[in-house]
Parts: sequence; C-alpha cells; structure tokens
Amino acid sequence: MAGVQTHERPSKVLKYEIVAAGIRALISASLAPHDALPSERDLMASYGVSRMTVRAAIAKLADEGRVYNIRGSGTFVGSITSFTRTPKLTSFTEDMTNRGFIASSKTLAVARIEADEEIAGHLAIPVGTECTHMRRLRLADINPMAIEDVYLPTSVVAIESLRLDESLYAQLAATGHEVYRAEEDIRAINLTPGDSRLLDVPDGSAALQVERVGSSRKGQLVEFARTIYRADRYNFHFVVTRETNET
Amino acid sequence: MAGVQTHERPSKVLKYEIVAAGIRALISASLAPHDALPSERDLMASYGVSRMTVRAAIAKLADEGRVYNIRGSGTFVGSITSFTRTPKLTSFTEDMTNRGFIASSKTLAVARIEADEEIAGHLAIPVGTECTHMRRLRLADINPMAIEDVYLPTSVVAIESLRLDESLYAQLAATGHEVYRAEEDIRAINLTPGDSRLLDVPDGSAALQVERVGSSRKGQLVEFARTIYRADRYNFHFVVTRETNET
DNA sequence: AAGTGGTCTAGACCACCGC
DNA sequence: CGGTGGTCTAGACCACTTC
Repeated sequence: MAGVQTHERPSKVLKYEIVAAGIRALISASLAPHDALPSERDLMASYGVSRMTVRAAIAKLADEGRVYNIRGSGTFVGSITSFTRTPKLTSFTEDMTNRGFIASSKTLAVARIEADEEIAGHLAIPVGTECTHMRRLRLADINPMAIEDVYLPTSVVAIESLRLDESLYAQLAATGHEVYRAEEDIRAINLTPGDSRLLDVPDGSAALQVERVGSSRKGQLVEFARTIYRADRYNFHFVVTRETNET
Repeated sequence: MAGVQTHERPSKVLKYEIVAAGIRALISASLAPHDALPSERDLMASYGVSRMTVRAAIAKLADEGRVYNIRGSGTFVGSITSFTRTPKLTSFTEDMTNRGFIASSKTLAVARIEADEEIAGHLAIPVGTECTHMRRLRLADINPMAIEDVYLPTSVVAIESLRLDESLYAQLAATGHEVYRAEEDIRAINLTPGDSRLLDVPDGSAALQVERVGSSRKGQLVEFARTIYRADRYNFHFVVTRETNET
C-alpha cells in the first residue's frame, strides 16, 4: 500500500467559510484597498444567513489582515502587500510556499538522546526522558534559510519509525499527534561559528531565533523546536491593531 | 443629585469584560496551568449572561493567551509565563508596563528633515516632503532597552508644536491622528558601533529591529518608526494556532 | 436622522470527547 | 451516553459616524 494518508475531509461546510470565500472573491474581483465592503446587513440578505454568521466571516478576514472595521462607518479592504506572515502555525514548507520559495531540507543529524533540563522543561517531561532529536538545514530555492533542531519524546515519535523523506508534521498527524497549537518565542541572536558556516554567512552575524513548543489538539506537548533563520532572508510581517483595553 | 463631572472617559461597562475579569481572577486565585475552567453553560449561570457573552469573554482571554479550548472537552488555563507580548499595537510605555518595567526616555535628537526614498515610500509621500524626525533612547528601569527613530509628515505634527515631555501617541490622538492600526516588520540586525554604545552592548551585537507604519482611523499614514531592541532584554512571545486554511 | 459596526439575548442543533 | 465547545438563528438595543 503506497503512501500514508492523512484524514480526508469529513469536514462540514461551514456557512461563515462560504461567506468569507465570497467576500474574498468580491475583494479580488472588484475592490481596491480602503474600499468599503457591503454592510453586514446587506451581506445577511445576500447570503441568506444571520448576522452572527456574517460577523464570523468578517472576523476571520480581519484576522487574515484582509479587511478592517471602523465602528459606525463600515468594513474596509486592507492593504496587505507581499511577504506577509500572520502569526499562524505553519510548517517550514508551508511558510516558504507562502513566501514564494520552494522548500527543501538536508538532514544533518538524527539521534536518540536523553532530555536535558531545557528540553525537559519545555516538554514538561522528566530530565533524562528518551527523545528523538532531528537537526536539519532548511533551504529556500537551494539557498540556506535556517537551521532547525526538533526534539520529540520517543513516546510521540520513535527514531525507528521516522521517515526522513516525509513531512514531520504529516507523520505526527498520522499518528494522532498533530501539532495544533504552539507557543513561540522570537529573539535575535549572534550565530555561533558552526552555524555561521552552515548558513553561509560571516561569523557572528545576527540571526532570528524562533523557539516553539507545539501541542496537540488534546493539549499534549508534542515537540520543542528551535529554528535559526538567516537575518537577511527572513522576517515577520504582520498587522497589529489598537484595542480598547485593558487591565 | 447634581451631575458629577470627571475627566474620565465615560466608558460603558461591557458584560463580557466583566466575565473576562471574573475568569482572570478565578484563574489567578485558584487554577493552575492546564486546569479546566467552568463550562460555558456554568459561566452563563454564574454571571447571568447569555452564552455568546461568555464566549466573547473566553475568546478575549484566548487571544491574550491565558486560556485555550479543546473541542468536546473544555476550556483550559494556558501556560503563559513572564515577558509576554501579544502582537497588539502598544506604545513603548504600555509595552514596558506590561512587562513589569518602568519606561522612560532620553531624547537624542529632534529635527526637521526632508523625506528620503525609504521614508517617503513607507509613508506614501513624495520624496523631499518635510517631516519631523525624533530619535530617542528608550529605557526600562533606567537600563537601555531600545533606540527609536520616528518620522512623521510635518502635516501631521510640526516640530514647533511637539512637546517632548509628553507622550507622542497622546499628542497624535489629541490632533485627530491617533494611530490605531499598523503594519510591523520584525527582523534581526547587527548593531552599528554607534548604536552599540547607546545600548551599552559590545559592538556588532545582534538586535531585534521592529519597523512600524502606523495609520489613523481614516487610513491616513501617520508615522514610520524604527525601533531597535537589545536582543538580551527583548523578545516576542505569542501563541499560534493551526487554522482551517484554504487559500 | 439614517446607517454602521458592537454588544447581547434566548434559544437551537451539531461534532467531538471521555466514560 | 452525557457533557463540552462550535456553529447558527432571529431578533434587539447601543454607540458611533456621516450626512
């Protein structure tokens, strides 16, 4: 039997997704940035749904940065440009695809290790727990983009069953450990001499480090990953808004 | 009775804010990370509100990273630690307050300049347009935290009317140019010798650079700001989730 | 004054989880 | 199976912006 498959779509068609798709189409077909969308009440009538459904659709589009609301005035098309990265959970391959690159990898090391204090702390497991460690050089269009170290408890993925030629996330999903939620920590670092060579930049160059602790839909901690991106090739770009808060 | 006048904004008390505050208090009083919250239906009864109001409160807490939902199972307390910075639009002072520091500033330069190509591009104005430039060293508890350069078209704020001892954002808001939405670009850089000295770190140290283009409610571009943070003192920490995508 | 988005009610059915 | 969060309806009043 060829190829492990992830679950097909028993997914129900959500009404607010239909409305959102319709609005997306409307925007790309006939609206320019800062143009007004039809009012929520108009959209209710157009799609034959309740107002809450319309608002759920607009909320999703706003989250994507495609539209924004002005109270008392209307909903308007945003001015998203290229190279946007809303803070959503994506795999490296998806991220590169979104940025217009072709992703590839070179596996540098795969090993069975015992969790040190840092890894154990992030994954909430006892120090010394057996883990699978994978170190990969990540490429975008054949050029070095990042170095990624991933640590997973052996109970999640054993090293023997790991297939290096397949997406790690797909393998996790296939075994019921889909990474659904993660906490990310982003900071700037100076590269070590070894990492500088791998990324083909001068020693001591700045780099963007993203640490991620990923958990499954059920809340189980699945992976700890540290990814170090070339500073000259990688950035985050997103929209922030002012909210009436706060404590 | 005679009307009591205050300078406070007569902000309406929102029900979902009350519920959210109650849940926040419950969490800090008696719940540990990954403990379950009362169910939404229980919260409805406790606060005497509809389910949608409860869900609005929980949605806000989830946005803050304080709780997370598991379908079919419940809502649980998140594991956010210190030094969190959700990607919201904040002033430097607010940001530092959230992180537990006391913010202060030292103005390094204020000048009238003509927009170069970069600034003009960000603010969508012709090259050579008159702008106000302000350069400040930002401190957290007396320690250098960041260097900030802000550029504003003179039509938004003229240098003569700028008061250095007052919040820039407050002055902008007072003249109808409140920054309420912004696009941010985050990347890692190596500090220049001059900036290294200002931030009191070794020459060539890595730093986190945040560029921001802020716009008013009406979509007018108001400011271009570049803030360079000490890498050892500043990071972003936020929660990301996997969402139904379809692009 | 009219129209907009923001909040809120009081119900309902569904998909999913753990027992 | 009962309980949970996810979606959805059909209304309502409010605060705000624009005319």
